[in-house]
Amino acid sequence: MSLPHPDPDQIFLPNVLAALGDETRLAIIGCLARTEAAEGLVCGQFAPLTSKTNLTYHVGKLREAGVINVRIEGTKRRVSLRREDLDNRFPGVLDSIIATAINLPSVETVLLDLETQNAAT
Amino acid sequence: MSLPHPDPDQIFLPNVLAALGDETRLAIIGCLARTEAAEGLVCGQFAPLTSKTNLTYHVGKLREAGVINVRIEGTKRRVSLRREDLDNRFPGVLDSIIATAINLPSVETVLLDLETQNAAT
DNA sequence: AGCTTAGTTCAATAAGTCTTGAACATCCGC
DNA sequence: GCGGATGTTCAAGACTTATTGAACTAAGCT
Repeated sequence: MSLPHPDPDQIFLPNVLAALGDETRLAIIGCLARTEAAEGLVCGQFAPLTSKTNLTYHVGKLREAGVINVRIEGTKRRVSLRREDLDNRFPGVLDSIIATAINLPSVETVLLDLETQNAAT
Repeated sequence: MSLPHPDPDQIFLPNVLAALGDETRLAIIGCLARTEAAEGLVCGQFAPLTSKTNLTYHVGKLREAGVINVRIEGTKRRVSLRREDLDNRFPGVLDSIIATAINLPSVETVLLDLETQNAAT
């Protein structure tokens, strides 16, 4: 039981760029980039961005393009950036995009939500 | 008589990435990146990539996203990369993408065609 | 076992993308 | 001014994308 991910050599630039050429998905990777002290995030944490159904869709797109890794953890899905794979294949691309993505307003919203949850714990 | 281009501060990352998330358009910017000794190329030179009509479409997309500049020269349209504008706004993004784009097979085809034309001159 | 939490699947819909051919406009050289 | 070269516009078609709600599965708690 694990989700299909492209091998590193099956990650193609047009697909990666198309996957990142969307506000919602750019926000997702912005969030991931700003929290990668811990091992990624769980889909639910992106809730402020859009509906649950739609998140499944966008996370699927990113996974199929090879931008993120999704690991099943019980009922949850732990999402992390495929930094190494991407940087090997397209050096600098992800990093330079992240530099902008981490400053998106929607990313702030998600991160504020995370802090609120942490405070409540 | 000149075509509409977005101001530098109206160039947005999702639009740029969406514009570059396509084989044909990635090939176009690959060609531009490999010939920017002279001042850009003319639409007709991209002919090996696809039909004339379709080129108008793709060049329009790149222009509207702020990736290229299109200057009218008589009946021709001279196309060039907006390197400076893009690099100011999203440092490293264009360069890192170009590094891959210049090696696309379709770019080779276009460049071989250019040499043949030059030889015939 | 029953309830809750987390996410998926499905079908539908609205909107956008890519591609094409036919007809058109515009400039340039002769 | 005519003819060729360069590109545009338009309408149509096939396809893809983004979004949604309802119904579902699967794991974890108590």
